[in-house]
Amino acid sequence: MTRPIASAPRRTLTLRDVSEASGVSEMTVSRVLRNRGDVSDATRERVLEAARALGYVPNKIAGALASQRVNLVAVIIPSLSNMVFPEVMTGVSEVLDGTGLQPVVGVTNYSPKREEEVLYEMLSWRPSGVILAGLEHTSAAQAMLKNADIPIVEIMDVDGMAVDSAVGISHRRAGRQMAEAIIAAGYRRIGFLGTMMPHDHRARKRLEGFEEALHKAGLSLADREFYSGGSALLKGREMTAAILKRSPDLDFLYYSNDMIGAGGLLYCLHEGIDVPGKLGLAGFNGVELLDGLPRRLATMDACRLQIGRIAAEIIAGKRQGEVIELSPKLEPGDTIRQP
Amino acid sequence: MTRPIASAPRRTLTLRDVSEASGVSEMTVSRVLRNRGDVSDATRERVLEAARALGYVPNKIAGALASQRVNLVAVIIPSLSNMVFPEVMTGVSEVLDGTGLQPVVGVTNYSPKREEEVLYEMLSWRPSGVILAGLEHTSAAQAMLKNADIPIVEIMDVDGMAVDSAVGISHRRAGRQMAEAIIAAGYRRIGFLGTMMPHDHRARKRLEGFEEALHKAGLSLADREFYSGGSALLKGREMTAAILKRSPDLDFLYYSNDMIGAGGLLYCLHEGIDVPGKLGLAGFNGVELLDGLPRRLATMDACRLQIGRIAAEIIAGKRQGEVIELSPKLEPGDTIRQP
DNA sequence: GCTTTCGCTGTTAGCGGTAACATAGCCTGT
DNA sequence: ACAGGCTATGTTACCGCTAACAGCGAAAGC
Repeated sequence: MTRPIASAPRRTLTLRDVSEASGVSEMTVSRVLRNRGDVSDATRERVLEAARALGYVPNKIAGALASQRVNLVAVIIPSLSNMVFPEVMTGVSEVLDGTGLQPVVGVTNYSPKREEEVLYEMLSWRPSGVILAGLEHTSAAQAMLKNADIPIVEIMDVDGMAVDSAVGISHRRAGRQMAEAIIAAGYRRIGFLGTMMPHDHRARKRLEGFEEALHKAGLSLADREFYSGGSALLKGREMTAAILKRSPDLDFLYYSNDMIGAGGLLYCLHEGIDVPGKLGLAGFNGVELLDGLPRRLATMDACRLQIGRIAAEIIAGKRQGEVIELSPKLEPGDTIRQP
Repeated sequence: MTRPIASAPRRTLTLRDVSEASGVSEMTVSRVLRNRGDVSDATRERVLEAARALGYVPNKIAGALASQRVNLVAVIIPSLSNMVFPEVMTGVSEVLDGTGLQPVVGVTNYSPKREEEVLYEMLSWRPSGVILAGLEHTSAAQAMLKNADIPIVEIMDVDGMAVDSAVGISHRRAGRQMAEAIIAAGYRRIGFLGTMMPHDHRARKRLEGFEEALHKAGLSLADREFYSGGSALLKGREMTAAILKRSPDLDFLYYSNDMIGAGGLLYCLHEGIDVPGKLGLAGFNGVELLDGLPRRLATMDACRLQIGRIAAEIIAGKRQGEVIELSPKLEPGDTIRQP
């Protein structure tokens, strides 16, 4: 089958076509199609029938321009491929579904410049609201957000200044809490394994909080290992091998995310290392994948679903905005020994 | 910080504001901002400066209406959370990035009705093209696609009739090939584990192709097990336990996707089952995650990245359309014994 | 010197809808 | 019987931008 057969060299259909086909004014057609205002049942039927027969699809561009209303919500996130943002999206969609609002996703690949571009592009469509990850943006992006005059929700993080509303957890606190739990369990020679991405501020803040708590207890990180790119599971495995080779006396490994943590866990089990007796492990995010592992990795749920839901509720006007801090739950699993 | 401080109860900025601020006509401003037509360097500078100072963001709604051109490409996919579509998106974005075109993602959750709604919504924004997964759609959706008069690319699958262009693999053939490889390796008591989703046509076609090849060899599926929802990795583990308990004499397990296959693999390794000697395993998709497993699961790469790239090239007009069938590569890994 | 060309800028008329108001019947109460 | 109020529909004037064309001064051609 080929494209424009052009059996009829038709222009694209407009309200006028439907109005002519059904013998009423364009305005009446418009009313019928939007379910707005009183229209008699007879007319409504006639119009709907004509629209269906013609295969008319309204032009929202014209509609939005005339009504100054756009049912789009811009959602700007760093990545789709790490299992964390898809779950946020699920929460957003769940809430938006009933409201007539539609999420539109933009991806930045953790690049502030790219974020700025995506934001500009999206704002130029005059969405009804913006949901975007993180509190760190280029100053141009900040300015655009402030000027936009629509609800803005910055998600995932609350450690910093919000432009408007924010929903998330404190990653610094999450890092601290994890460190405290590890120390309480008696571990002392602690290594960190994480990403090298300069713009993953949340991972950075977790590490900062983690080290802060270590210092408070008179400890410090015994070793650290970074990676970028590639299969996170594999990297977790490789990094774990590397750090244990370099520092065989480590008794705990804190991973900046569950995926590399899972890789590390698989490695340790394969090597027959005594987990959590001789070596403890913990990750971050609470991804579903962990349920399927041979042993439950300790982690901290980042409340992703709930963050998505709340952000959407704010945009939809179902809830007051401002900064909302959620409390991540520590899930000790089976890779931290019980104190 | 709160929302509409309304220090100036400003309307949103328009071309007119920029034109007044820079002392030229709106048309000239428009030309400068779009880099279209001749404008003197002096004027260009002045206009850009004014636009920057005001924080002007063009209104694409008005622009699109006037120019009858929209730089959006609708991408409609069943799910974000299964590692397969994010990779397609990567391919799409890669190619579109240079072209001024922008992907807009819609998610259907494998519901044809939802797909129809999402399509309707997206077409009402008059995108420059549509990329959508699969060849099966409601008849209303089919009609809309045919009427849209823009390039349509159906991706992932080529077993069926395309509305316009299609890029993908033959899942039937993929299923057949896998069956042939399994039979060639000497396995005879073969079980299947898969999803129960009624609308995952590609999984269905793989199974059909698989069974067809079995029958041709005088064999048939010895047992089968289905699941829906939940952590795929965990389900893979549970289903494997269940099917092996019910049919302990199986010598091969074919999984409809890599995630449950990985769960099955982990289960078998943990149980000390001789893989691939006593029991062979294979999945489908070629997801990156497999790289991190203790043993390489046999799989078949679904060419996701390439599918995304080619689809985008067709939309961008960089490549002729029509049906393009890619050949998935069998990756035997370490879970099929070598014949 | 006078037309021709060219580079730059302005004017006009929509794009396809919708808000707001206008209007034409018809019913209702008194 | 007639004001007043409904209901169902039509009319008008944009929304903010761009295509197409018009205009104008300066450089170029003869």
